[in-house]
Parts: sequence; structure tokens; C-alpha cells
Amino acid sequence: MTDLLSSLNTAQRAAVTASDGPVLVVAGAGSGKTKVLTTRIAWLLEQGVYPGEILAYTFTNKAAKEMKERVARTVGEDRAPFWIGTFHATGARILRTHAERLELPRDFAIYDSDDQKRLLKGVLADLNVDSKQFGISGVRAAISAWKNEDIDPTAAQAAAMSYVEETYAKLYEGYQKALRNCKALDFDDLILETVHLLEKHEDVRNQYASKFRHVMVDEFQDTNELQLLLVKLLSCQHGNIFVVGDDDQAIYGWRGAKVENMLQFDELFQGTQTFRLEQNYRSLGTILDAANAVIANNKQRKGKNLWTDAGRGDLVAVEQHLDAEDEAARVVEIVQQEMAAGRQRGDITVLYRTNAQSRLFEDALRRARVPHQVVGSVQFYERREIRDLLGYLKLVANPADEISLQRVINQPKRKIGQTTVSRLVACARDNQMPAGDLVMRPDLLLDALGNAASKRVLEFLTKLAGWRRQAHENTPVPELLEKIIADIAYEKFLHEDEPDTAAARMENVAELVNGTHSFHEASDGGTLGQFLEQTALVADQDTIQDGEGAVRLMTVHTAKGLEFPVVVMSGVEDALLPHITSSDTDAGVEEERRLFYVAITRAMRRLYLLHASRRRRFGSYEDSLPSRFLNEIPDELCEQREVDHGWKQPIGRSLFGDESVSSPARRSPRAGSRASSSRGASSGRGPLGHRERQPSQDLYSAKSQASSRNKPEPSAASWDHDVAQSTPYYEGQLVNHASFGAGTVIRVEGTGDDLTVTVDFPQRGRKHILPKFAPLVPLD
DNA sequence: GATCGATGATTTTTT
DNA sequence: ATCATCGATC
Repeated sequence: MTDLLSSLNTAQRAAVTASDGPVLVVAGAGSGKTKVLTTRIAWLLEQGVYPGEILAYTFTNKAAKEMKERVARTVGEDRAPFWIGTFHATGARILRTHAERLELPRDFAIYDSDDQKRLLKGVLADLNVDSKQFGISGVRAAISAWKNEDIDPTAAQAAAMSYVEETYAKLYEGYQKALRNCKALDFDDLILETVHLLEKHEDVRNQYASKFRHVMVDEFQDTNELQLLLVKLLSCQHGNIFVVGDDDQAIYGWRGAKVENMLQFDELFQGTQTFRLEQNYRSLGTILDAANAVIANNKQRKGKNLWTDAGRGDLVAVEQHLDAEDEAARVVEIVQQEMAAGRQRGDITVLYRTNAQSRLFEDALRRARVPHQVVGSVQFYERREIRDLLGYLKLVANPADEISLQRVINQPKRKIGQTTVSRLVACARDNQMPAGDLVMRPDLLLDALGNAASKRVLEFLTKLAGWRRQAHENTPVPELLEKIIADIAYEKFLHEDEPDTAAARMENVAELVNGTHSFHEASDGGTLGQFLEQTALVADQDTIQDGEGAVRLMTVHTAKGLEFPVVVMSGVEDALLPHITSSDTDAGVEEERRLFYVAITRAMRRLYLLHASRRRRFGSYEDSLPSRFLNEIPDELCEQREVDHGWKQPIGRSLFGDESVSSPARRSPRAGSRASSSRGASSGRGPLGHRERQPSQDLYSAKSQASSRNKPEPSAASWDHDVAQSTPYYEGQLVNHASFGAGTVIRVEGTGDDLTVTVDFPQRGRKHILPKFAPLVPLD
């Protein structure tokens, strides 16, 4: 009991042992926020609270899993709370339990933004709205904003002040109808409908409000209005609401998050106790000073100053490169240098503002044969072949899911075109039955589609019915998926469709099959619905892989909450870091500055800030200026370098224009944003060799938030592997898998295409591998 | 209904 | 530069 608290500092301990009632913990970057949350949970349990009485919201599934594990380690597996999760996952869980009150089937589908856009496209067509004038993405964003403010289509139409607004509102109405017709909820609905459920049904509200005697929220600065409302509803009986956050790390304003939730917490909840954590256990002094100096320029903040008693560390390396290609080449070099200095590859993370930037780093690292992992971006689940197969599974689970139907009905080609699909969908609507169920009414199909088309459609729907029967008979998900892949001859289709990429795609398919196997084992025979829910709600961060073996690449947004010994922040340029679309308002620039602050504070020991003088945009080069935020870091904390790669001629002649050389006085943080290309240029290209890092005290091994990474689901690892096909396998054999790495063969079953090899991967656990899909290379 | 080639948007960040 | 979409053509 006392050892629970013994490793905490005074402020942390005070927060952990706070009495009942509303509690706000303002926790600076690296101040032990997660530790406080998990210890608070453990402490509550020791005070006699039951595990089922605690509800904790996290930002990602990964964070939830980590929190669960950390608590379990302290209090024992059997006493760990089981309601720890994201707002979305928890919402889905509650909604499925009370599906009957929502007039939705229990196995409603969850639509992501891609599904939403496909759905919207149809709505625009139905309502004869010009998609040039009303961009799909814009409409989607508007609908999302409405939902986040709890405004329904009727209210939106009532509030419309112009023809354009009215059209948006009409589209919202149509979208909502179409969504429900597909028996689907979108991400926003998962929270909105949970709120409605609790608002409208007193018994349900009382059930949860009395069940969860302690409600906790991590990353509170990034909650939106609905989430606040939800949390209020859940804590209305006891008022035990414990939230942790950092207003300086609020970076989701664009998604409807309201820092005000945090800034005004004590007004929203009477009798709030506030605690502040300002000691940083993550970064060396220089890095922390740089972060503090940058964020001090923001006006909208509570204000705090992080401090550390760790050493100073190296200066921040600020480097100017000619273009983004050079920047990428430099990243490879940095990786090599850092590794030569004893760092592991997995210690190094490359951050960027936009996903589009990742491509060049991937290319450079691949060419240099440096193992790396892109977290997010072209996510595993967004690849076409994966979405296709998931589409099949979604359609099997929910025959009303017209979006999935449209996706898969002609994939592989079945000679069923757009006209037929539209007629089919219309026929389903006219007869008020799920499109998938029309297999039972060949007569209707014949009327609606004519002879030839209805025959092809019927053929498809009959196949679908077969899979559905299997699903109802509780066929394991992996078996079902393999059956579908076989029935539709998907491998053959991939080869005919695009021979060049077929092998790579098939490997992804194999990963998916592996994923269903892992799911099946981990969930002890979980249902198709559970599998689909899990895949629908995966976050970028959830795909982070174990191990020290790979350099990681991710956006700053994805990096939130994580820490790395070495951080390379790329593209620190005006137009990119204060992103061009956010730099016209003060609020926008401040959020961008917080983003930069988040990037800096991810670094534990060493920080690189890279910018290029020119960058391709839509094909052609455009000049790029160093970010105005760079000026906000005091000179004495930085080591400037202009790295000349020698073999390239600068094209933009204005690169080192007159003003740049003349003004080494690059102070004037507010106004001076434009005159700042001096930074790299004026410092010349002297022999700015690396300062050798002094071996100061080892903050790294004493890290407070040891990121104990868990086994992720299907990975997006990407590095070269030229591998030979099928080799006979035997038990005890050492083999290498393209994305799981080295492992030991545990069992070999089947022959030919059915050959299944069970392999034990040290860090990833046991996996069933089908060599037919994913070659295993013997390492003997 | 499929295929080819022209055209135009796309790049902010994500559960 | 790349991708998706659209229209003309078979």
C-alpha cells in the first residue's frame, strides 16, 4: 500500500490520493500522467472500490491496454478494471448492450470516414446535388461538426441561413437516413447515440451512473463537447470525476475538441480539486528549455513551467537542407550515426506534420535497407485488398450494409455494373428489406434487374447466403475468411487484376488471415461482430510494433503520449508546420505551436529539427522558409547546421536572397516570421561537426513511462525481403517471417496449399502462418 | 458493362 | 506526381 505511493513525488501522490469529488490534474509533458492515472486506479482498488465500479477513458486502444496491464501488474489480474477504453469503443459496447432501444440490430456496422464518403456520394446523387459545388469531404466534416454539437438534421435545417447552409442540412438529413438504412453508425454516432441513450432512458442512465462510481479521463484537453456531456451524465450521481490533461498539448481542435473543457473544468464541476504536475522525467534540460520557450509564445494557456533535475544533454540540432530528398537522405545518415553511437534503431523516431511527407523517408530508408515502420498513414486496414475482404465480412455480418455490398459485389468482376447495383439497392429500399436478403425473392430481382443481370446478382447473393449460414453456425472467423477467399478465387483475381502487385497484396491478405487467427485465439472464439468492431476502431497508434528493431515514422498527432530517446522532427517550415491552412488565425497558429511543442517534448535525449529550402508541392518545387517557431527557441540551445549535399544545384534563385544574409538579428518573434531564412543560411556551412554527446546520467533506462509495447494486430511493417518460395519446414526450425521477424517452428500441419506452420515469435507470440501466402525463410 | 485515356483534385492532423 | 473519376467507345 505504501509502496504503491513510494515512487511518486509529492504532487503526484497528492493527486493519486485525492478525496472523492471532481479532480483536475494538469500534467505537463513527461510528468508522469499515466503513472498517476494507473496508480490512482490501483489506489482506489486498495481502498475497497470494486474493479467493475471504475470506468476509465483513454485516447487510444493501445493506451487502454497498457493501462489495464499496468494496473493488473500492481493489483493482480483478477482485480483489474475491465471498463478501460476509448470513448468510441466503450460507446459501441454500451450501445450493443442496449441495441433494442436504438431500433438497431445488435450487430450494427461501424462506418469509418471512407464508408461515410461513399455513402454521402450516393446521397448527393439522390438529392441531385452537385458534388463539385459541395465537396464530399466538406459535407462530411460539416455533419461531423453538427453531431459533435448534438444538433440533429431538423435543428440544422431550422438554423440554416442560406441556400448553401440549407443544402448542407438536407444532405445531413439524407445521410442520416441512408446510414440508418444500412444499419450503421459512424464514429460520431458511437458517442452521440450513447449520450442520447443515457438522456432518454432514465433507467439506463441510473444503471451506469450508479455502476461506475469512479469515472476517469486521460488526455482531457482533447475531449469534445459530447464527450464532456457523456462524462457528466455518467458522474451525475456521485460526482467522482477524475481527469488528467495538458492544455499545452491540445491538438485536436480541428476535430471539435474543446480545450475549454479543461480550462473551465472547475466551473463545470463544483468543488474541483486541482493538482499540477510540472516535474518532467522524460527529457534532458536543453530539450525541455526549448519546449518551454516555444510554448511560452501562446496566449491561450493556463501557463506552467516544466523543470527537470536531469542533465543538460546535447544542443538541439537545427539543420537546413536543400530539399525534402536531402532531408530524407540525412535521416538515414542520422540513423546510422546514432546507431554507431550505441543507440538502437527502435530508439529513433521520425516525426512529420503530414502523412504525405512519409513517402520520401520510407524510400530512403528502404534503399538503405534500414528496417523501419510507418505508423498510420497508408494504414493496413485501408489497403484495398484488406478493405475488400473486410467488406465481405461486414456484408456477411450485416446484409443491410449497402456500402460494403457496393464495394464487393463486383470485386472480383462478376459483370455487375453500377446500373445494376443502383437498381438492386433501390429494389431493396422499395421492398424494405436488406439488400442481402433479396436472395429469398428472386421474383423481385427479376422484375427490377431483368433476366441476365438478376441471374448474376442471384449467383452472388446465393454465395453470400452460404457464408451467412456459416457465420450463424458460429464458424470461426479465420475459417470463414479463408472460405470466402477460396470461394471468390481472390488470389487468382489479384494476379489477373494487377500482376505486379499481386504478391505484395497477397501478403497483406495473409496478414489479415493471421490477424483473424490471433483474434480467434485471443478472444477465445470471438464472434464475427466482435472481430469487425475491433478492426473498425483501431487507431494508428495501435499498430505500433514491438521491438527495438525498426526506426519509426509517424505524424506528430500519432506521437502524442509517446516518448523516444531520439526524435527527428522533419519539415519544420512555414506552410508546413504552422500549416498553411491553419496560419491565418491566431487560434490556428497556436494549435500548430502546440503541435510543435508536442513534437519537441517527445524527445528524451536528443532532438533534431530539420527543414528544407524547397519542397515539391503537386509535382513542382516551391521555396520553403524555416518555421517561424524556430525563432522562438533561444540560440544558445541550438546547434545550427546548413547541410550541403554538394551534388545538387539549388534551383529557386531566391533561396539566399538579400535579406537573409544581412540579418543575423533574427529575434523579434512576432513580426519576424518572414525574414527568417537567415537562420541556416547566415550561419554558414562551417565544419559544424557533431558535438559528441556526453554520457550524462541515464535518463533513458530510468524512463518513467516505459513504453511496454504490446503485440499489435496485422502489422504494416515494410522492409525488403527477397525470399524464395516454399521450403519444407520442421519443428524447432529457425525461420524468418517478412513482418514478424525471426521465430521458431512449433508445429507443421497439412500439405500443399493447406500447409499451416505454427511459429513462435519471441516478441509477437505464436502465429499460424500459411506459407502459401507469406513465405517463411529458413534461417539455418 | 468494361476499357481506355483525359481530366481534375489532392495534402492537415484521426477516433 | 499520383490517384480517382468521368466520358467516349466497343
